[in-house]
Parts: sequence; structure tokens; C-alpha cells
Amino acid sequence: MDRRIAREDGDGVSLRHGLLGLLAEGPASGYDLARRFEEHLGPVWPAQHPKIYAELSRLADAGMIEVDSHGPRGRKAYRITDAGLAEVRRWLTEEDVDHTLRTESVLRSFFFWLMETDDLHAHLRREQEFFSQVADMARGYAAAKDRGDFGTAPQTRSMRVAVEAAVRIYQALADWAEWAQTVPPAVPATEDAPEAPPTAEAGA
Amino acid sequence: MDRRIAREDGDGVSLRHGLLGLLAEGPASGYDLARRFEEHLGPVWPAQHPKIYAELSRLADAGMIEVDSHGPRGRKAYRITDAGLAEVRRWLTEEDVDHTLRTESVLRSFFFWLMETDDLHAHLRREQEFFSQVADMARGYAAAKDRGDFGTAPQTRSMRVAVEAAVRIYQALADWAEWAQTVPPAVPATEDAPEAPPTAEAGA
DNA sequence: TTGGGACATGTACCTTGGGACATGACGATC
DNA sequence: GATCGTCATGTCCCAAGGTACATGTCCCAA
Repeated sequence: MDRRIAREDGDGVSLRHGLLGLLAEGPASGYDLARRFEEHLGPVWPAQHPKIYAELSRLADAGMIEVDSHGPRGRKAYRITDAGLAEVRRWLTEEDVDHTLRTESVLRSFFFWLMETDDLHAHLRREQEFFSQVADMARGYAAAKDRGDFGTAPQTRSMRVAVEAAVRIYQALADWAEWAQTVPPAVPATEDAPEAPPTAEAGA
Repeated sequence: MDRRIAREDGDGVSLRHGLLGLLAEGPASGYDLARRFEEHLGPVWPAQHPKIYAELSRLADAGMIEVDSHGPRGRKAYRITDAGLAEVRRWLTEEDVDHTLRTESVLRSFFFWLMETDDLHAHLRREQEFFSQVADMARGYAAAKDRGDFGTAPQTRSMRVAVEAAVRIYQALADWAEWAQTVPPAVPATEDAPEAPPTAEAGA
């Protein structure tokens, strides 16, 4: 029997590999993992605790992880097995990356022409502020890591790389939202629309 | 009964609003919409035709859209209603934006420390190339729009804004992947063992 | 001692995503 | 006139996401 996770469990599931990856750092309970997902992977890969507990059971059944220790309040820490470690590595090196972005902010931008100019600008300002703040937070985090606040373990180094992605993506989105405010408003498309102010200029 | 989509249908669903937004440009069939989703919204909001047809039925039931015309091969084009138009606009102005990114590329980067240096660099080069290419495609698209190849309709203007987001995000990711290659590889965690299972330490 | 808050694990249920499957009409070409 | 490709719509089913609900423990402080 090959050591890959059985097809009957479905495939292409990144939560599974996210959990295995986190467990590769050391034993942890479902509760720990839920918090780490929330704190670290939250914005890039949300996962709620019900999903995590269910997935841990499946991973244990598949022999990818095993119970490491029992703690105070029914706490059950899991440890990754050799098979599990092999599986994360296989995923990282062999499996194709899903490059879908699924950003609602951008989806909405396709429909900006349906918004009134004032509402749109207010929206864009809010978006810009939000993205800027997140980018700043990420920058702060990156700086702390560079100062060595979190040690120099290899995991920390990877975290630093991930944080850099956050910095760049959010900054790009903040810049985009700022730029979008400079785009002249749409020509009044809906001729009957009572809202649209006829402040139309052509030209990009 | 208020004109918002009934709660029983669930909420926070962007596919629904994506369809309404596209239909706001003019009548279209499920087939058309599936293609437009694939072509334009594909990378930012994937949607397959089964989902689209199902959603169109629900939107029709809710009075957001109605059948506009019947065509050759059972083709059924839908038209947005006033209620539907009001609903997209409500969504755009009132509903909070979901800022989750859900990028597998970044999720994986948390676990780069588990990869061998060669595999990692090969991976990062592939990622950089992919993101660069997509960014270039988007840039070409943006340039064509700026030349006026697609007319000057307000929708086109919004599309231009969306495309700009793609350019910036993918360029940011390409730059990130390039930068990540300059990050010194993990401290020789793999001193002797080639696979080096990380000697797990406890401690949250 | 009692009550609240953090710790900790889970089930139930509904919605959404998405692949596989099924069907058939129309148009062009061989 | 057969066959192929595109157009076109839909169902089925399972996996995945996510909220609400349910349960119980341990610790600390009022």
C-alpha cells in the first residue's frame, strides 16, 4: 500500500497539508493548531476548529499522525509520523500549486461602474486604509523577525518568507486602491439612473 | 417582503453577486456567464457551470433576474430585474468585504523549511516564472484597454481597474518569489541526515 | 463557594464547490 | 447523410467550508 493519503479521502486539500506542516514543527493539539491557524495562517488559509478536529481524526486513521500525549482537560497532542512527514514533503515538491486567488476585493472591482462615485471613493479609501494597516502589521512582524526576536530556527526563516509575501501583497493592494481613486469616474451609463452625476470625462 | 435575497438561501455568497453584476451589463445565458467567469473572473473567482445554472434558478426564483429570450439550442438568456440591480448595488455599498486571500503559494511558504534547497529553488523559479507570465499577460490586456481596443464603456473602465489589480498582485508575487531565492537557505538543519526529521521539541 | 473565563474537544447541520455524468440541438465538413 | 465539434442546459453526488450547538475541565478571583 502506498503511503499517499487514500483517494477516498479526496485530494487537493491544503488544510490537511497545512496541519501536517505545522505538526512537523513539533507535537500539538487540535486546540493549538486552531490557534496557530488563526494567528499565523488566518488571512492566507482560514480553518475553523471543527474542520481541524475532523481532519486530525482522518490523518490519524491514515497513519500520518499519532497521539503523542494526553494533557489536562482531555487535551490530546498529536505527533507527525514518518509517513506524514513524507506526505508533506511529497505535497511540497510534487503536487501542483493551485494559483487561484479568490479575492473578493478584486471581484467587486469588476462592478465598480455600478456604484455612485461618492460611494466608490469612500469604499476605495476604506480598502486602502485596511490594506495599508495589514501591510504595516506584516512589516512590523518582519522587522521583529529580522531582529531575531523569534530565534533562528528554520521554521522562523520560512515564516519570514511568508510574512514577506503578506507585506508585498497587501502593499500592492493598498497601492492599487489608492491608484483606483485617481481613475476618472465612469461616464453616466444608466441614462435613467437618478444618482449618476454627469461629471464624465473620457480618457484613461 | 423586502427585496433582499432571502436568508434561507444563505448569504455572503459572491457568486450570486458576480452573476448579477455580469447580468447588469446586459442579458446573457448560463453558458455565456460560465465563459465570462472562466475568461475574466477565472483567477479571482472561479465558478463552474453547474454552480452557475443552479444559482441562476435561485436568482430567478428570488425575482432578481428573469428570462429574457429563448435561443437556438434551448438557449435561455436572463435579464436582470430592478430588484436584482438594487441587490448588486446594495452588496457593493453596504456589505462588508471579505479580505481573506487563500493563496496556496503563500501557505506553502510556511513549510519551505521542510524542503531540500534544490527542490525549493526549483519551485521558486517555477513560481516566479508563472507569476511573471500572468503579470505580463495582464499588462498586455491593460495596454490594449488603454489603447481603447475595448471601447470606453463604463464596464470597460471597471475592467481596467480589475486588471490593474491583477498586474500589481501577480507582479508582487513574482517579485516575492524572486526575493525568496535570495534568502539564505535554512541553517544546515540537515547536517548529516539528508531527510532530517526535525527533532521535535515540546513547548507551545 | 461560586461564577466566569480560558482551555479543550467534539457533533449536527446546512451551504458551497466542483467533478462526473447525461442529454441533446445545431452547424460544418467529409 | 454521417460524424464531429461547439453550443447549451442540467442532475447527481461527494467533499469542503463554516456556523451553531453541546459538553466538560481547570484555574483563578471575588
